[in-house]
Amino acid sequence: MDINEIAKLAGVSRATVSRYLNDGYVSKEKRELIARVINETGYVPSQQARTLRTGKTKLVGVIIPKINSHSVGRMVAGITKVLAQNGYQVLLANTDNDEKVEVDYLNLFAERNKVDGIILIATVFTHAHHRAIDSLNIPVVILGQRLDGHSCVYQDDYHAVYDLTRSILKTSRTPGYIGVYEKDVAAGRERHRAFLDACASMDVAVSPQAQESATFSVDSGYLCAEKILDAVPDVDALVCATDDIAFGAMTCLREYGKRIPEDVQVTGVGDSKLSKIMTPSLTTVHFYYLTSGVEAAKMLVDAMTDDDGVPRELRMGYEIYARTSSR
Amino acid sequence: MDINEIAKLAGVSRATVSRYLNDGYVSKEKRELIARVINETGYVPSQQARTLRTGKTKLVGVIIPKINSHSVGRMVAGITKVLAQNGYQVLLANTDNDEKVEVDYLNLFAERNKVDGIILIATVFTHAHHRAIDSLNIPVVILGQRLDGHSCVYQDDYHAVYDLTRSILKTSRTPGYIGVYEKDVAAGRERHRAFLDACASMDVAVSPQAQESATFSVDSGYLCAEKILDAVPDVDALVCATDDIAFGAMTCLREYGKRIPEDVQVTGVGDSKLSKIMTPSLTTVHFYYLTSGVEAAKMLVDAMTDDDGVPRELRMGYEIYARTSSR
DNA sequence: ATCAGCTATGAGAACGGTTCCATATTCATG
DNA sequence: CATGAATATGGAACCGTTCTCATAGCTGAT
Repeated sequence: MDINEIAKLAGVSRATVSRYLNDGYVSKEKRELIARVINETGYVPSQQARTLRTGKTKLVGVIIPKINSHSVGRMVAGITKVLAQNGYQVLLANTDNDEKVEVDYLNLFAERNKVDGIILIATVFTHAHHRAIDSLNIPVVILGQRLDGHSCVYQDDYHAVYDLTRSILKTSRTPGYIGVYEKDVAAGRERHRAFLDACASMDVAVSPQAQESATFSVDSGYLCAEKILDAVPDVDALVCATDDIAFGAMTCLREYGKRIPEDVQVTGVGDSKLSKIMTPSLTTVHFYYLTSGVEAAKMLVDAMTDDDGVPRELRMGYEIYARTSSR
Repeated sequence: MDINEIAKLAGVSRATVSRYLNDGYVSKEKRELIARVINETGYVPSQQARTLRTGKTKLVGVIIPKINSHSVGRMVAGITKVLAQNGYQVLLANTDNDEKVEVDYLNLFAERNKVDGIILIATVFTHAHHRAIDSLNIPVVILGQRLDGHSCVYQDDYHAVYDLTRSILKTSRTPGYIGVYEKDVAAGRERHRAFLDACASMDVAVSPQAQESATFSVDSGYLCAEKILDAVPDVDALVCATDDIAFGAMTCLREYGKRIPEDVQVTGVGDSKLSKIMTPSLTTVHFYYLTSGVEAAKMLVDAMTDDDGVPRELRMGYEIYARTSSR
């Protein structure tokens, strides 16, 4: 059941059927004729033949660091929704936080035009990343990080943590900070910078011993909290770069006999499902992950349909959820 | 840079280059000649042209109910790993728990052979599902549910909950159960049946009022626990079909002044990240989700390479993690 | 009446591979 | 020495579209 068959049944040439399916320039009579035949036969054009001819695959590559993550899950949900609406399918590439694999996929997708566009949910940028992204000949949207010269959608990490820290400082004067490595600009550097700026803005000095760097895990949050408690026993607040780190810190504080929030306030970032359920529930930042996925996908669809080559930047809003781990 | 170019540079016909890329039947000299040219030029055959001719897309459709889920995330991680190793890419279809969308994708994937195979992470089977699956002309592997006549990989929900319940009954005599709808055979019917069988095996009677049906959410776990507490105030254990339900139940129990596990033991299923962190930590069942994804993918790859049409069934093992929400 | 410009259509060449078929060469075998 | 397999190779058809180009009919202006 191919286009020739349809053409024969409708008594027209296959060029006309093709035009019917695409542009137009088909007289009303023929149009109706073809429509009826297609309807009767249930004909669906072969995407593969189309792809070979046009070079368009109707596929979008989505590169993610870790599928099993609250934020990534939400983003991908938003992405798939929008792309499906626009007739695109999602080719998923899970890199398991391996930077090398990330670059590999970037190249794999670009090579031979396997996909029409790429959404990269980013954490860090190495030289290899820059090279790979720059040499791409298809549109790409970076999600979760800002990257000069490229379209991107990202969270307002700085202002979120800035606001959060300032609200904490209303009742705390000896805050500590547990962050993640600064290679991750959004979650690492920006959040840390925001914390320090907020402290400075309220004339609160923070000793280096009250600042630790964790990985993204609960356990490392525990260990970092322990270090800070040992070095700065009178710490009365812990601003954490992620919810998971905050959970680890809370467990540690409890074991040190500290009451939350009476003795030590704790905050996270991300509004994970867990944060609402914990006791005490965690004061945290809610980011619009799903919406950011939606916006990134829209941005990519626009770029794929008519690429003016102009990069756009979209910074998402946020909300601070004050719960019972702060006062 | 196409196959003609390579053929010209190597001084052979493009048929020979094609053979070099696929079967063989190329003399050693030509083989080396072609190899060198390909190496120098960095030529990569067009998958699209290949697809048009052979009908093989090297794509696998993975249909998932909800990307933002611990178990699904782990399964997909396992799937992508194996498929990538075998040269396949994953086309992700997120259905957001919409049965209709699930069937739509099943048909979409099958129609026009967009993919070489399908992995369906299943929750329920409607008539439409059966019809769609049966009319598939490509291999399919069901993950998470058993389906007669089709290859599938699934968790041993029955024995897991059976064992778990019996261990609870060592110290409880008035257990309650909070499940999910029985349309979901694995998580709904099997787990419930296991609970009842385990109770019967230890001569424990369970009143209907001590059994409630929740959705998969924390909140509904709370509500169901409340109902049971009202109807059966002396309930001394709550076996829950999922971890999330158990979290909701725990919150409710606390608000009713019940101590966990002294007054009421609580168990979940799934070993979510949360379950380890909660206080008290949750006694639950650990399923090998990642491995089940790996196995499903292997099964599918086998079926795609040489389909003998014989369906296989793989039931995964499990482990019970006894934590502090039980005694 | 002629010609430019528009609409509508079909023929046929791509797109970039795979694969069937024919043919040529080599080599062992009766 | 003739025959038949096995090994290597090239020619050409084919997969199912899109798209350029040529052409034909029609309208309205000069």
